[in-house]
Order: sequence, then C-alpha cells, then structure tokens
Amino acid sequence: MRMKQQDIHIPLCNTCAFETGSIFKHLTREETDLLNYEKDFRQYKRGDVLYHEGTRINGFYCINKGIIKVYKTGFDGKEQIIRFAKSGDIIAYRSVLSNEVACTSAKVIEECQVCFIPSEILSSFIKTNPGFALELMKLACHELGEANSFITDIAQKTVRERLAEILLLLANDFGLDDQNYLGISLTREELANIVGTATESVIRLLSEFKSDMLVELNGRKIKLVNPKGLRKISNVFN
Amino acid sequence: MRMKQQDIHIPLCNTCAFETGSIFKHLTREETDLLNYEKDFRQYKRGDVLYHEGTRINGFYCINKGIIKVYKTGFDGKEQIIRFAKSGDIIAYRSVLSNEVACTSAKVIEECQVCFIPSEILSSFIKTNPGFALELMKLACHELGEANSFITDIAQKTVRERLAEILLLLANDFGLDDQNYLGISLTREELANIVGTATESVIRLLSEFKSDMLVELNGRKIKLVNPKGLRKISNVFN
DNA sequence: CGGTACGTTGAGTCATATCAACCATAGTGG
DNA sequence: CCACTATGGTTGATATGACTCAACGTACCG
Repeated sequence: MRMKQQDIHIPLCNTCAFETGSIFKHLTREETDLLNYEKDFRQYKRGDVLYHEGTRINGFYCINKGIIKVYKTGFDGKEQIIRFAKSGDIIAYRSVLSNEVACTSAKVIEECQVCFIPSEILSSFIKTNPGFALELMKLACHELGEANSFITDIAQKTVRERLAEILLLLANDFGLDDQNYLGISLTREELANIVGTATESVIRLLSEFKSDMLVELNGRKIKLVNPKGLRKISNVFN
Repeated sequence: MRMKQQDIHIPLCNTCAFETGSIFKHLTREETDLLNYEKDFRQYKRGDVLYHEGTRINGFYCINKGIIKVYKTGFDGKEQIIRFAKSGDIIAYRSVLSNEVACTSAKVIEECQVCFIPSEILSSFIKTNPGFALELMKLACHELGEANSFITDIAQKTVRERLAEILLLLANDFGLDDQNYLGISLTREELANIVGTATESVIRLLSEFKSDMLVELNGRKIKLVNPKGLRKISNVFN
C-alpha cells in the first residue's frame, strides 16, 4: 500500500541536522539550504536493502528515523554485521570519499526514513567548509578506532565475553526503556552475525545468561536485568 | 653507540613525499617547506616504542624508512596487530584528528627513520588545502574498509585460512625478493598476533604448509613457494 | 657459561561449530 | 478455512579446531 504524498513529512535539513545531532550541524545556513534542495527523501521498510556490497553508489544516506544494519557478506554467504546506523548517522560516505565500490551492504532493521545525498555535495562541502571536513574526518577516525577495538575483541575474547559486550554496546547505542528492555530487536541470527558465531551458540548463551539472572527474554525483546554482571563477564575496562 | 650527526641524512619533505608516495605529495611547495621546518627527524631501533595506547600525543609520524607494527593490547595483555606501517605511511594521525588518546601502540619491527610532525600542522593543512583534506580522508576511509574486511575474516574464517591470507597480504605489502622470500621478518608470536591465534598454532600450521609444499622456512624468513595454493586455502576472491 | 628469548612438539581439554530433529508462528493460496 | 510453506527459535548429540600446559631444543648475548 503506497503512502499518500501528504502523509509524508519531509524533514528540513537545517532543523533535522540540529535535532538528530548529525554531522551537518556544522554547515552554514546556505549549505543546509543547498542540501535541502538536492537531497532525496526516501522511506524503507524492514528487510529493504539500501545498497549492495560491490556496487558503485553515487551518494550517501543520512538517517532521519529507523535502524539500519551495515554488514559484509563473507565467503560462504554468512553476513558479518559491522555496525548499526540510526537517527543522525550517515552511511556509505566511506565509498563516496574513497571513491571505491561499496565494501558493505545496508539493510533495514526498523522502518526507515532517510535522505539520499549526491556525492558531489559532499565533495564540495569538504572543499568549501574546512570545519565540516575536519568533523567528517573525526567521524571516520572515530569509526576506525571502534573497528580496531572490535578486531581485538573478536580475535582475543570468547564468544561468551563478546556476546555480553555486544549486549552492553547495544544498550549504549539504542538505550534501555523504563523496564530495561534493549531499544533494538534483533533475531538470534543477527545477534550471531554481530558477535561472529553460530546462531545456536547465541541461543545457548542467552539462555545461560537468563539462568544466571543477567537477562530476561521475551521473544526478540531482551531485558538487561544485571548490566554489571554482564560487564564483568565481558571483560571491558573502558 | 650513538650515531654521529654528520652520518644522518635528514630527508627533505618535498623530495621525500614524492619518493615515498606519501600523502604529503599533494601539498604546495610552501606547505612542504613549512613541514620541513617544523618536523622533527628521529631514528629508532627494533623494539623501540613510538607511542603507547592510552597516551595523548601531540603529533603524528611519517615513516621514511623501516617497518613499524601498530597494535592494541587486549584484556590479558596479549597484543593484536592492527596494521604495519612502512616508508611513506603515516601513523597516529587518527588520534590527532579525532582528538582522542591513542587507541593503539606503535613498535619498531625494522630499524626506522621517521619524521614527527606537530598536530597543528595537520589541522592547518586540512583547513587551507582542501585537496589534502580529501586525500587524508580517502586514506582514513581506505583503512576503514580494510578494517571491515579484517573483522569479517577474523569472525568467519578458520585460523588456517587466515594465516594463508595474511602471508599473501604481507607479500602484497612488503613484496617478495628474487627468491620469493617475504619482505618482512616476524617472530611466530607476531604472526600469531596478526592472525589472532596462539603462537603454537602458527607454528603447527606453518609446518603443515611446509609439508604441503606451499612455503619454505628458514628461521624467520618465509619463502612463498606456491602462492596460488595459499590463495586457494585462504578463500579470497578479490 | 649461564641467561633470556624464541621455536618446536606432544598430550589433554574445552569451547564452539555442525548436524539433525522438532516446535511455533505467520503468511499464502487454493 | 485448511493445508502448505517459510522463517525463526530451541534443544540434544557429536565432532573437532584451537588453546593450554608442559617439556625441551636452539641460538644468541653479555
């Protein structure tokens, strides 16, 4: 069922950038106006793919609402989730900047509203607005730092430790509601594809965590009963 | 034994940038002159540490000669090698740009000559030279892409596959001499710390590879006898 | 000559993957 | 409305890759 045009509320970049805390908050008024004019507003539902690994994309996406998983497909077709993007995040900027084909795919986890922004806009802002360039670089460098941590974790920690850590990271990124339920719902398989393990292992460990009174499980909703306990298991210092 | 001053040949940034293909080749003549004036030339020998994870650093390094390993220290003190840097590469720029403490440490593998460049220089170049900013961003984004691949590999592949892949990657980065010996010499432990496994596992697998006529081993020197075979084992398509 | 770092090998253990069966749920089409 | 199918979740049994621990060899170095 197609949504009627008037039902859609297209956010204005200048207000949106500020509300979501996106990187565009560093642009001038003229620049956000240009952005607003050039961008393409799009809606996606669960399961939709924004772009595929290996394809060339001529722009990037700024998430206004919803949740997206960014993943790579491994040798045997198994997907490895690299990160999630939510309100205020931008994705696919890497391919645009390095001028390479996409090294990941992006699929919708929770119904999304996003703006698609042509590559040229990004390049021109970098050239004309050094503050913005610096901010974008900060973003890339921050992601790089996170990737490095993840490499170390995945290489050195057990599946059990990693699962506990991921639950805490998700709580950090997506928050907990008033009953301590995680602000994101994932299938067991998706959880496995973050942690880098088999679906069955996630299921077993989750029910162990449940027996140990660390979490409660209601289908895909996970309640963190004892975050401190999880932290202890995960062996994180920071 | 301290080297005499006149024995040291301090490279000029403008020629060096060009020779090593470093990112500074995109700077103007005036900018390289400034760089040349502000930089601090330093020499290190095997085992020296350039900077430690968790410390704040007020500049970054451009490698003129030698090899450096960049690594993170995991929970139990085991190091995970993130990448290597060689002639023309820059390291520690991530911390400078994201304005965070270093998320890695850097240690010399092969005697090094490097230039240390104060943070402010980098920031000012980004602001005044958009082409340079773009190039630096490309670099960060490229590294990010590599990190993502590495995450997927380490999460999904067996140790055997990863070891084969790493040997090929090293061959790619450091070349093979006329007898097909790898252009970098690492201890078994260091190899293990790239692959993300135990030293003993690397030893066992290497001697398996040897039995299978894939490599020859002379102490730390590794000869790739059958790169195609290694490629097959590693399951890489690209 | 003793010390330290690195390399190698064997044996035993354990965490995790794999394989298989089964259940629950929801959507689909005749 | 019901059979059919697909998808996701769970559990058990089994296999095995990889880690750990321990002993020992080797080489270099002061």
